[in-house]
Amino acid sequence: MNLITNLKQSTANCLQQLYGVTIQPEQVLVNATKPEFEGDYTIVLFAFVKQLGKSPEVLGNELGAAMVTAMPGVITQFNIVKGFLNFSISNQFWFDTIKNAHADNLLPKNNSPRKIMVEYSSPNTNKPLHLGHLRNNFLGWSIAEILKLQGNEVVKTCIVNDRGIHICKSMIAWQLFANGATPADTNQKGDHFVGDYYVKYNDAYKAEVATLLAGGMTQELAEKEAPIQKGAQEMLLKWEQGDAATIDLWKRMNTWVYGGFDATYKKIGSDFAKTYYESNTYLLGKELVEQGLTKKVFYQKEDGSVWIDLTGDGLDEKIVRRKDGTSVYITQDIGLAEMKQKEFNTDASIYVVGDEQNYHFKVLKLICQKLQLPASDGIYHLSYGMVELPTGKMKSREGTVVDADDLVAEMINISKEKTESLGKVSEFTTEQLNELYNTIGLGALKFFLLRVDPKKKMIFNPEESIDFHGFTGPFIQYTHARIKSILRKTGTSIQLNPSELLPLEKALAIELYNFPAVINEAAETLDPSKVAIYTFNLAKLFNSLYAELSIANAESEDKKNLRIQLGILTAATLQKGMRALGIDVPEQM
RNA sequence: GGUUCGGUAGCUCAGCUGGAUAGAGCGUCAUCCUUCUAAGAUGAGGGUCAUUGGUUCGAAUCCAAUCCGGAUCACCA
Repeated sequence: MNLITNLKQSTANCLQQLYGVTIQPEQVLVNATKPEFEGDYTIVLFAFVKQLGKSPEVLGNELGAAMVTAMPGVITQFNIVKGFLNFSISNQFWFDTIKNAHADNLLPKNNSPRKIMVEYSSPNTNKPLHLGHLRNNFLGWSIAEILKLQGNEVVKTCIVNDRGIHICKSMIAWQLFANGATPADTNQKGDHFVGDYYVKYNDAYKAEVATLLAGGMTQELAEKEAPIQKGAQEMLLKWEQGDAATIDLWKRMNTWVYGGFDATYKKIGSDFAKTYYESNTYLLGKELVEQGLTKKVFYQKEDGSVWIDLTGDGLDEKIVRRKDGTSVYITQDIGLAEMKQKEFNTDASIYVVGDEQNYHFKVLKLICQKLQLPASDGIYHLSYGMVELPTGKMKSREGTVVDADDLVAEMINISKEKTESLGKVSEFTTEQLNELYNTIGLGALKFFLLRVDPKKKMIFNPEESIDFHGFTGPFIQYTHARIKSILRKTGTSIQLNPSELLPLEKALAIELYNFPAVINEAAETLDPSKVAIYTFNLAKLFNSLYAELSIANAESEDKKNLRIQLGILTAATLQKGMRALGIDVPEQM
């Protein structure tokens, strides 16, 4: 059992024996003791002081004595400061913890693993990926890894929004302006190529509206009447009617985009067990709407449109099918939910989608529950905040977007420059060097996006490049490489004999001991930043120890072996923690 | 306007199931490479935890109100 759980349980037991009161172990507050006081763990007595009508001093002494007896060999002594009961944990306990830990067995034990789907990325096929997609991809990947480390089975999926008016805008602009050019002709990545036509569409649209306005038309009418806009709408209609030429063009342009996406996914390390396409899910969604009508979950208005009344759940009425019979956004998602569940039969389904869609997912879950689709209760929207620029929100139409490919390339380039200027890996081959630049550059970027609470929006300033010092990916990668460098020199076959732990050694042991609890917490809250913070603190502790104490030239053989073991465990924990963030750690850098 | 998320150091963020003197990184200043990788370590400085009131032995944390900012409330996706 975990030490903290144990302390809580024992406290509850002791209070029961001493005073005959029943206290739930969870009610006991156990904290790490502040450094300025003696002890390792602290129990806060105030709550019990009140309940039992005893002074903190008396209660603390009685409880402390009972706890020492209850946990022999673990608690050695206690002291009381105001209402805080501080326990000292025995040197032997921490020594045994270090000795018995194995690098390949640091993870939490899971007695009830689940099968969980994580859907993430969800790109549109009319423009390339940007910084917001990167946060989404890294979050999705990391959540999947964390859940796996916790012992669950994870299925990663992706839904591609490959149909709709936005796609038609790129298509019509291509028809008008491209003269049949292809990405190969312009030597461009396919997604960027198509994205350029989306921008061209908007430029042309603006120009047309301006012309119409100059001709005396009202703003509203001009926006409706712009020829290119009408063209896009006609194209959408043709697409839905299955017009062969339109479908051909659509397929052709989508193929270009997918080529570009695949290259980006490969570069940043994203993959999916299954990719779904909206063009395949919307029909099933319509079918489910039909079923919902029979089940009276939905109702039809006079004009033929289909709705659900969610006012009883504190929400509004929501349309699920237009009067012309075409599907809306949510229709497709209902179909997708059913399709995914049929195929993978998961216990829970996590959607990694931006917080601008909170309302949509609230509605989606409710509809699925009311339709009684299987596992609807397991639908969970992991809602993350937008990435904003200092000037505000990124807008692809206005060109204020940080492009994913550009940013990744820039990060890799910076890591190359830094590595070269430090000159520590001169013996690397070109291939090894390129791999290292990738590892460090992506490590910096992923860590930067994952180290903050997913729920919160974050600010990215393109003027200030992402750091490589301090609370960053490279700092942790560097610490790992440093440890590995030592271990290459000292070797790792060691015999551990008990010795008195120095404060830094003990602090590191305690931190290492906390790792499984951190993974569990991150998995329960779906929050990779918990892991990022933990790995940073662990690396920092090790670096302090490294600066203060020698490992290879320790004061005794026992100390040397102890610190080698701490090094082995720290390196392994850093490696696992970083893997939970989708970041590799190099052996040397 | 309804709903919802947020406001903590110059900047970017932790801390929020109430507990001891509110923490980190960056930036600033100072110190440390003849000794295991200086992408490092050590220290200094920097705070009205948006405001006001309440609950409590104790509030950055809980409650209420107010102010400021974001998202959303589409027959867009």
